[in-house]
Amino acid sequence: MDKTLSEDAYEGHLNAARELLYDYLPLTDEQWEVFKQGFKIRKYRKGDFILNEGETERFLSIVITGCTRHFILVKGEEKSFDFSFQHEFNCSYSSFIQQNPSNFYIEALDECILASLPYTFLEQLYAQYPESNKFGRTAVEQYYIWREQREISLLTDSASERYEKLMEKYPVYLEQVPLKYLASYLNVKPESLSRIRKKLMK
Amino acid sequence: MDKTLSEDAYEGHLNAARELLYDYLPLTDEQWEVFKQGFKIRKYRKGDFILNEGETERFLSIVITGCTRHFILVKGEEKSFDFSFQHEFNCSYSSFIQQNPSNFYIEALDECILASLPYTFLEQLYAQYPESNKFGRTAVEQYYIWREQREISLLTDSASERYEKLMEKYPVYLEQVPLKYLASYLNVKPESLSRIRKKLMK
DNA sequence: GTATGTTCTTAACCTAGATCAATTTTTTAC
DNA sequence: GTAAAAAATTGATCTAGGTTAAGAACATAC
Repeated sequence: MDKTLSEDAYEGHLNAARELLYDYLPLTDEQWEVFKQGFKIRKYRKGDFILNEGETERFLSIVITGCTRHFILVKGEEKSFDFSFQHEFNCSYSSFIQQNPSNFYIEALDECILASLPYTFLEQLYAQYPESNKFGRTAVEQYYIWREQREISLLTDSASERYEKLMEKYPVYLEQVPLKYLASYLNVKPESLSRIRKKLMK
Repeated sequence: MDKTLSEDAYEGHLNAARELLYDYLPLTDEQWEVFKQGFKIRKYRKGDFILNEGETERFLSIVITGCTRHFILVKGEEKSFDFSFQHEFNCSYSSFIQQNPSNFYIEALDECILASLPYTFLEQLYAQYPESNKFGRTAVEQYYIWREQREISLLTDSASERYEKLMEKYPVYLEQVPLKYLASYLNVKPESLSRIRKKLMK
């Protein structure tokens, strides 16, 4: 346990994690007591790398506070393709699933506290309680749906439409993510995003 | 059972299905005898719609023969975003997962035979044998990885690079999919794909 | 506070791929 | 087989967004 956290804050963080998990895996109090032993609380400072390219993702985490950026480095250029905000999952899924080196980086965009479930813990859980595979299944199902919608948006919307829809549905992106990363997420250059924003102000 | 299929052909199709399933869910002969009762064999002719927009996907299918095209209709334009070939899964996943109306169409590009597992069958299977959630989990995990790679390619490669990589890694696309659908899959117009192909021939 | 380095914006120009239109090739229907 | 329809190609032109370069607005460090 991280000694920089008070006992109370620590419990609070775990309770937040339990709440997020609830949709995937409702647990009785007794079950939770066992389950929460699995969590590792991890703290990062702004700009820290939570995961590097080439590293294997060992944790399926829940963002307790802060937010993270997921990006890939291709031909010398960073492409941000995902962010995780408070009370969302954070994970380099394909690396985690396959337990092979990640193609992606994950960076803390702010001071970040993560509640992390180690792969080995989940592995044991699946083996010991087969019904807990349902947790893994529904979690990745939800993430799958997210990716599919994003792909459709990249295929069918103009940059300007993507920006407008994001503003409307998830304004938290605007509040927490620097524009240069947001531009990358929308698959345009910062200069273009700037022009899009200017046009929309009129 | 489809009476247009001989008893032998029918068994052959199911064995092919078993083989594909094996990676996700290895079954003993006895287990398989139970499991295969769940399959429904469905036949389609070229151009038939296997699933319409607005319909809920009731089946997780395996393509025994033929191939299918998955597309979305946006602003009057078809966008092909996936194909299923022989011995691959075929499903409108997000509709299947959520059991809500599909945003997509699935069309038979050829004469098609599918071995289909009804949602209700899988539901019962998960309930009765909790460990079978592992099947659902790993299947959607594999599909997730596929979608992620495609997204990265859409973000980082030029149309020409996408075409070249597809040619190299999955030439079956070239052999089985009309160029106009392939163009859409690569996110360019047929005219542009034509020019890309011409350039590469030199 | 001021200095230094980022981030964001603006403007001028450029390019990959879209659009429009016409022609050739292939497929389908009879 | 032949006619009609659909798919693929080619050329001319257009445009959303990229590139380059400069300045303005914020941050961060001291």
